[in-house]
Amino acid sequence: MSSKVTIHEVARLSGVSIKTVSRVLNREPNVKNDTRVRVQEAVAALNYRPNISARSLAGSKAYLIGVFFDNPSPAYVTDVQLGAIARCREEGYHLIVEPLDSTGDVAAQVEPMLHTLRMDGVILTPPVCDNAAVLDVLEAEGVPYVRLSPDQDLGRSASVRMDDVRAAYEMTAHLISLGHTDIGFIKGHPEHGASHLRYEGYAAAMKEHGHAVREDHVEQGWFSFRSGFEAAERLLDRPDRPTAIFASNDDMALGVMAVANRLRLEVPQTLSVAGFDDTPGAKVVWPQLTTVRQPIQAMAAAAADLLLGGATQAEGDGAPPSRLLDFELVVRESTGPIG
Amino acid sequence: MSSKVTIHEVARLSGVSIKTVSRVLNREPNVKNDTRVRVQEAVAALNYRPNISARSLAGSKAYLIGVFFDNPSPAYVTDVQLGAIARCREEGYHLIVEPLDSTGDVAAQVEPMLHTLRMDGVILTPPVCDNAAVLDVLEAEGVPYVRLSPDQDLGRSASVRMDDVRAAYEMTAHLISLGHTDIGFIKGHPEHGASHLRYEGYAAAMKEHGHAVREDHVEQGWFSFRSGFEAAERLLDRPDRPTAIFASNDDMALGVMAVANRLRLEVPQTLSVAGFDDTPGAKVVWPQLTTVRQPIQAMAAAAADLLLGGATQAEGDGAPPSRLLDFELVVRESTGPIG
DNA sequence: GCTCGCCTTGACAAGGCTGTCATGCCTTTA
DNA sequence: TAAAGGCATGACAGCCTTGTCAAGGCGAGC
Repeated sequence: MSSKVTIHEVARLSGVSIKTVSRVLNREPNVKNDTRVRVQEAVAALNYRPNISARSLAGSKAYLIGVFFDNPSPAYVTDVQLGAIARCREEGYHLIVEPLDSTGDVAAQVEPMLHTLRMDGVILTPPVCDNAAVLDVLEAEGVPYVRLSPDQDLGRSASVRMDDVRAAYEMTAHLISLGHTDIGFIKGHPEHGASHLRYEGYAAAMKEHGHAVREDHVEQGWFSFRSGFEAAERLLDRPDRPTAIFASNDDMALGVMAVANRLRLEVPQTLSVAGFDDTPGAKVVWPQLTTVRQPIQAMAAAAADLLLGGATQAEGDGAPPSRLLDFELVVRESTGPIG
Repeated sequence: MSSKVTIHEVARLSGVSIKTVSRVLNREPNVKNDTRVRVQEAVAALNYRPNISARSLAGSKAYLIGVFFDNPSPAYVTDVQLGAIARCREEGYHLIVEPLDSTGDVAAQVEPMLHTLRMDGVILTPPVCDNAAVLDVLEAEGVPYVRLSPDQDLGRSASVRMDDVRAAYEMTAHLISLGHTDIGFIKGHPEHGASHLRYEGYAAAMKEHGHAVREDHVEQGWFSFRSGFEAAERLLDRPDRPTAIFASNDDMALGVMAVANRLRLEVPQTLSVAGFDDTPGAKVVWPQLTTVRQPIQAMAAAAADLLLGGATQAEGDGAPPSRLLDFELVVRESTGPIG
């Protein structure tokens, strides 16, 4: 029960007023170094921690950052949390998670949260980050927010993204460098912005290396295992099948692997398979999947950083800040030279 | 900017004192029904939401439930959050997530959190739930907590669990009912309580159905894909291999599937494979994995329920409350009759 | 030596809500 | 009819911090 040490005790022990203690705590200027040290010692001696409720009631900060999420993969969500907390802890902020039910009226769910808890900022993950109604509520409530990998309205708010086009380009180039020329592609969910970008990168790489993008080697998928499985069946169960397949995400790539297994196509000797995202599943197949790692934790940390730095508003040039992070090509065993 | 509606406005509009509004908000007794309705209407009309900081500063509740987690799978963590929030929302509670760094001094990380934010309760997931130092801190700070699937010291606190023994028993019985008698088993991480329980259930089922547990058909694993893969290699690469393998979790079962693929053993015609946990990966293989679904969301909801109901303390009989939830056998395509 | 202005510090109010205690009224009991 | 008790409500203090503003101390410049 070491509880209930208040700022008053600290003030008493260090022989200053509570206001001065507050100053030291908040790293405000105009405190003599001598005094500062004395206060810090008292804080340490009493094991004092300021009470967040009182702080946020009195001041403007709530020391809470919200993470809103909808639906994406658990691995993604967890990584976002880990990345965000890493940055938040440094400044004494806490993370409050708000899973949203995307089948209902998301904006209506968001409004009460913002109202009761005055969060200092919110991190929005896809696909909530593209829900205009939610953005409206956030703006109406005056809560700063950063979007992770937004798809629409890029200029509307601060955001953190990865270069999907370039990543897809490099993955395709990797396959080409292994000697592949007939590279099948499985597109992602048409409503996700990343889908278009990834296809764009693939097409650009093919073209630049002088290979045609064969329409019958490009299939539509929906980011699900099953859709990858079905697309792969169409792609592979025929004589002029591609020698490599690049799926827009790992789940679909796993679907491709499953079909390859069924058709007794050796991976990677007969068929190379590449995915995108580096989900845990990518390592849980044999052979392990070559894929693109999105630096999710780093992206979330960057988002938290923007929020904590108060840098979410448009700057002089009119554009809200946007950070572009590097991806990483993860070459494992599912891709290899032909033969 | 619909912000800043306070209890005073509500009081004014409904013609009562702020205290009465407070009573209505908190469902306290001794409010005339007439008055209650009038206040509720004013609340609705003004779209009023009490400010959590003020509430927790003034009262004893913080309206925050913590979820501490360490390391387990993202799917697990996310499910816990979803389950807990479902119950918490009903009562206006929010979820605060605290990933812990298990490589460091976990208790030292927990203490400051508890100190600044006075959470009303904490949900502990494995393996933090078995960290005695953390439990000590929680108790010292007087914060109620519920452990999910704890392994040690079961009587120490309230907990929510699943019957691992019975689930493993039933899965084994399922395999036996398909005609299998030589059923291999891959144990889980020896430091996880569930490992022992699952093995126990397997062994009991074998014995009760008159089948011997062959020591050379039981392998040690560590809950990882790789350990499952390696265990499966030892189990399958020999003439007297089992006709079915029951792995203590899905990741290891996926390892078994990978080996089966490599050895060209048809699943389930030549080899049945069963897992445990029903992770997302179970559906992302072909054929899909037969497994046991742990009702994680329901367990987390039950934990939140105990916390919100204040029922975490030992009752008259001396034992803290413990809830045992039902699992579900999920039979998919990876198990079938010998043939 | 005096004024000005900066640095350092403190007193006090405010923030929105709940807990405590007091009040008035109505119903029950003797 | 008077006393007692229960219910419905309100006044006010207090929760712990930060923001505002004022005050005192001290060195610089005249």
